[in-house]
Amino acid sequence: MDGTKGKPPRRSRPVRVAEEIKGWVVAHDLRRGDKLPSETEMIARFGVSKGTVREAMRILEAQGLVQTRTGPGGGSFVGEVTAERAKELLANYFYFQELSVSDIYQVRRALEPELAASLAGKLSAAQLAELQGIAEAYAAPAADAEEEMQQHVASLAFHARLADFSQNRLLGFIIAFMARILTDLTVYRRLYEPPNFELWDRGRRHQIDLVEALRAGRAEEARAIMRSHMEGAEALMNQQEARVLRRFIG
Amino acid sequence: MDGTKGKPPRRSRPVRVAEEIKGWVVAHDLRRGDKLPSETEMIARFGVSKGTVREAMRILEAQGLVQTRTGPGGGSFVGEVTAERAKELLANYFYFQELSVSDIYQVRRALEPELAASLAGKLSAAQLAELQGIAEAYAAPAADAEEEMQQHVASLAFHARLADFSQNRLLGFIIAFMARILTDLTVYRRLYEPPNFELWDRGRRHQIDLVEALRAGRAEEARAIMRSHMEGAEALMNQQEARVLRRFIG
DNA sequence: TAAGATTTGTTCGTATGTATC
DNA sequence: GGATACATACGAACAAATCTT
Repeated sequence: MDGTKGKPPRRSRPVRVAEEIKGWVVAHDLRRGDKLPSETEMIARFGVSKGTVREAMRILEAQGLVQTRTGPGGGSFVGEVTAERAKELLANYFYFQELSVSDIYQVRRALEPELAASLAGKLSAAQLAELQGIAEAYAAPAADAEEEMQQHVASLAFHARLADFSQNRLLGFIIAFMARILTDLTVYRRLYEPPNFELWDRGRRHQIDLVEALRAGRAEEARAIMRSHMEGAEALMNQQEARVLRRFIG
Repeated sequence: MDGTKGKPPRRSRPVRVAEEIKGWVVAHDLRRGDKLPSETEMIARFGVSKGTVREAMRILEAQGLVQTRTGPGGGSFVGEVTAERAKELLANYFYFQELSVSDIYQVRRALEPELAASLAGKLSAAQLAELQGIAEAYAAPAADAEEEMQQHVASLAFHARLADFSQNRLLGFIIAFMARILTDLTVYRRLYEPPNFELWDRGRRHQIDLVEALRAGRAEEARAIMRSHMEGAEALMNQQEARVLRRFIG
């Protein structure tokens, strides 16, 4: 009946059902919120048991492709994959890849200045105010390690928020994703407590200057500030990483 | 018993079990191939039914985190997320995002020259030969539309392969992912049949010159060639997209 | 507020398939 | 080939969530 008798690794029934449903969604160009057949219908349509259908739905749910509700009018619906979900799934991949700080900064150095330049003169007053608020939130020296960590995370949140404002979804996603990885690294490996206060303070002022350049619509100045900011941030993280390594060794 | 009585959207039991297993893998620093408890053990450990455990495993399987085998010595194993799987999951996200050709090229213009420069003098003879083979495969003019499409796909495969060779997994992944999206666009929207042969031929020669520069270890020349190549490729795709739009309108 | 209808959520028992020894 | 150990799949029953009246 089915032509899948070759050597391929014999996908299980739930996987095949999930693939058929996904193909059905694409073929019919279904959009967010559109309803899928009910469990009972799928049982009949695919000739499988209830458990198999449910496993198939879980597979699609895990990818963010469908959402499910109980009760009358309930069922499964096409659910647009959120950026948050996509970042989680991608983080799973890089969990095994052992990225170095300089790997991430090679990409940041190339992309963040481009983002800054492309946003000059394009942000609303509210967006500029929000960015300024984040940058100024950590103006005062940190009182303890906990506060230092929060400041470090906030400075990354600045970049993530800037990325959210991009019209270019791909560029915005990549930059926000890197900010997320760096946040994880910061918290997990305790890469805060700036070992070089002068460098850290310069980075903070970069962000405030950047908001000004964006407000004034000076694209090339924004690009230059961000380029300089990236160099400083990389140097800072490298010093911190080196310190962590020294702590491990001796 | 469980403290999850707040307003959060009540994650279902399989989802919670999947999260617990994932946390357990991270906490124990399990690596590819390590074995997870059997179905029966999990039923006992989490106090849920077999169906629930199976749904949880499907969730993890869909993310590429575990693989499952039947038979004695079988069970569930930690399975490194492959780059291919990660690209598929990410493509699901951008399926709903309506990226434009210029969105993609804004990122390519920033990253591909960087990749080229960083690979100069770093590739083996075999790798260089493979790239040269891809580039020369479409030297002859295409005989029909089918062959034109294959040439266009091959020219994108050149970039994907170059990305695979990068030591920087993040940079390599992003570039290979963009090549994949562009391939989908090319095939799905029929963006082949170069409307400007001169431009297309120049792109082909760029790739051959690039291989030479990489072999000789001339990083800045490689960067410059790639930068020029990106400009030409973007112009070409914009002409093609415009042609597709005209076809739709009139 | 309460009852009923509808749909997913979960469990259990049983049977089958598959790979290893 | 047979025994063993494991996942895979089915079906029936009941539980829980949510909408309607």
